[in-house]
Amino acid sequence: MNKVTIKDVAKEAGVSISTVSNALNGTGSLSEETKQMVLDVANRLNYIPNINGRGLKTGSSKMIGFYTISVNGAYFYELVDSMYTECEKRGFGLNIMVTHDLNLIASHALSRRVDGVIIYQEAAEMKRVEEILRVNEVRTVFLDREIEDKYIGSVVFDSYQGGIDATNYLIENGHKRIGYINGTIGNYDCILRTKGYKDALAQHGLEYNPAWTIEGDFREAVAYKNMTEYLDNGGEIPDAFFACNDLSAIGVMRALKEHGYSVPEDVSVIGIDDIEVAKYIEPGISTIKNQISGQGALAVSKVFDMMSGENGDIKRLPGRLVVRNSVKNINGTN
Amino acid sequence: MNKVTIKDVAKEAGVSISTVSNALNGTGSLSEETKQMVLDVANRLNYIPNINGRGLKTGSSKMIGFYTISVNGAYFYELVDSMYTECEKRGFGLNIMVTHDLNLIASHALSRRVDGVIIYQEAAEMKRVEEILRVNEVRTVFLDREIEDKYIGSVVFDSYQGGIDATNYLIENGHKRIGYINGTIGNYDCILRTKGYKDALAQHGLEYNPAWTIEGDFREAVAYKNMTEYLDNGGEIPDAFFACNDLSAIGVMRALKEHGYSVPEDVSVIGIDDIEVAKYIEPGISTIKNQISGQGALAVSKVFDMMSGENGDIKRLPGRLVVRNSVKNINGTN
DNA sequence: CTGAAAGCGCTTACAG
DNA sequence: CTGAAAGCGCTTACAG
Repeated sequence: MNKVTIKDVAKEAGVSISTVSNALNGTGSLSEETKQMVLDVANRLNYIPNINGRGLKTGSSKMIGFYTISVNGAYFYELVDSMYTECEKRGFGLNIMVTHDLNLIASHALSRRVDGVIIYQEAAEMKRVEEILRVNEVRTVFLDREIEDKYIGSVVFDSYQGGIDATNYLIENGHKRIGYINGTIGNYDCILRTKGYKDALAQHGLEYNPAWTIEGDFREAVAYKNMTEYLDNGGEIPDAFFACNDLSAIGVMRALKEHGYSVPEDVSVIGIDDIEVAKYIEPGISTIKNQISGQGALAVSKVFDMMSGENGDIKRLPGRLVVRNSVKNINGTN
Repeated sequence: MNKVTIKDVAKEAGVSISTVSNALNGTGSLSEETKQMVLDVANRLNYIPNINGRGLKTGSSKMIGFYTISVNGAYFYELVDSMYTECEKRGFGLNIMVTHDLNLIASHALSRRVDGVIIYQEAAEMKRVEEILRVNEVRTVFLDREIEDKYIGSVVFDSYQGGIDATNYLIENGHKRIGYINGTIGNYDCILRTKGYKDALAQHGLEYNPAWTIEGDFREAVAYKNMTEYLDNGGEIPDAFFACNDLSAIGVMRALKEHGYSVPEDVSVIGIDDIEVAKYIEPGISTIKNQISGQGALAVSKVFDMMSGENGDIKRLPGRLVVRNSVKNINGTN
């Protein structure tokens, strides 16, 4: 390492390292002259401060950390973009760590490499880290689970309500026999959407028929494959399908089309998310918009609020119905 | 800060801090007994090492840093995903910093918060940082410009060849009057694609007609707006358009359709990128695929190669023609 | 207005 | 096998 340190700058400038430090940080009371001279030398030597040395003393980094691993493609950019915008407003940077190493989260936060933490990890072993963050009063927002503590909060999409809304929209349009494309079993959002679907049916006195549920895992290819098998095996076609997410909706629509069914003429389909392709595909997919950028922005601002002393809480963001052409109104048709 | 430090662990365990450090890192020669005892205490106290303290001494973090600001939506995830996979193979993590603060790059690298650096910043003031990275032998790969030095390299999409290939594909399909949708003026990729377009025309003795160039900036809405104006003003429709990127292709196709032109029956369109919607939209867009994930993976592996002593170089990744339905073969038609 | 000194939390020869 | 001590690069009272 031929790195130039504060010591080198001090020697070259003929002053003490305290003076260099003060000049660099605009602290202390230096003559304008000395300060400018030191700054010039630092610049000439291409001096770059070692942030580890600094961090050891100051304990703040003006950085928010986002720790993630399993982020669905299209979401990722929107999340990051909205978070960054929100951080920048406050003069903070955004540090995204893509890693499975949960210890890193605690380690970064406790070493004050980040002043606040946002987490999107579907890891079960999160408990220990959570406890450490809690004890150390690290301001933390979870995006993938609901927790509430003094300085820990959650900002999540209201998947239960999303399931209700999607199903209700089909019902309003006259559909009675409503099937379902499942997501990954055990997944938090999936569980809630499924519950919303069933509850909406029950509230309207409609039949929940397990035979009309097709398994999936949020991926287009899997939804396509399973729907193809379903049709090949002579599966019954209900009035409509509610797909756990848009990608699955796209998959089943492709399978239906290949088997000669027209959407929405023969069967309606609704999704959740409103991914970009939902509006480009033919027919455009009606869906419940998952407002990712709102989630990102809110998560960041909640972290800042907690840094100012506010308590943690759970925020459930409502989806918004986006009507396109994949659902047919069949009221009065039969 | 009620943080527990190595000192607390030492006191609680009744040993010296050296012993704790050695136990934690598996260094030195401790009795299995002491080691286990210390580990237990550390665990019980929820001890998390301060990585600033460590970093100050060791000078390695097993992290690759990706510094970016202007990343186009769909790309971002693919880039990050491929980079992460490549890092993980080597037991490294990926640290993404979204920031305008170029000094942070140098500062992270010189403080060894990251062992290697990948940069995607379209900033002009990059020069000074570049110089610092060079002098300090920081292994660096640029994704948005071509540089070659001992430990600095580039991995870029071959935009010039992309422009040639797209134009040639139109020519092979019998098109002679070929228009162009421009990207952001001054943009590196845009300049090269434009040059490829013109050179391909020249090589085939075809006319380059500036009247057939429509301005743009890579965004769909802008391409749509400009093409709409072009058509409203009675602009001439050539045989085909080569759009600087897929989003622009989508924009012009929408404008053309609204004005009663059918793609590819009345006019052909080709893009560059192969974004996800290119295959979902109607008609599917023929395009030159920009292999983002290859770029991410190659960038990371080049950083590692340079860490093993290899020199920097410039890699230009070729695109790949993806044929869909937006280009009509009109050979022998006239 | 400037500098000597202590200390942030860790690691690493080295002595015992 | 274990511990005392120096030092990584910085900041921050405090003395002068």
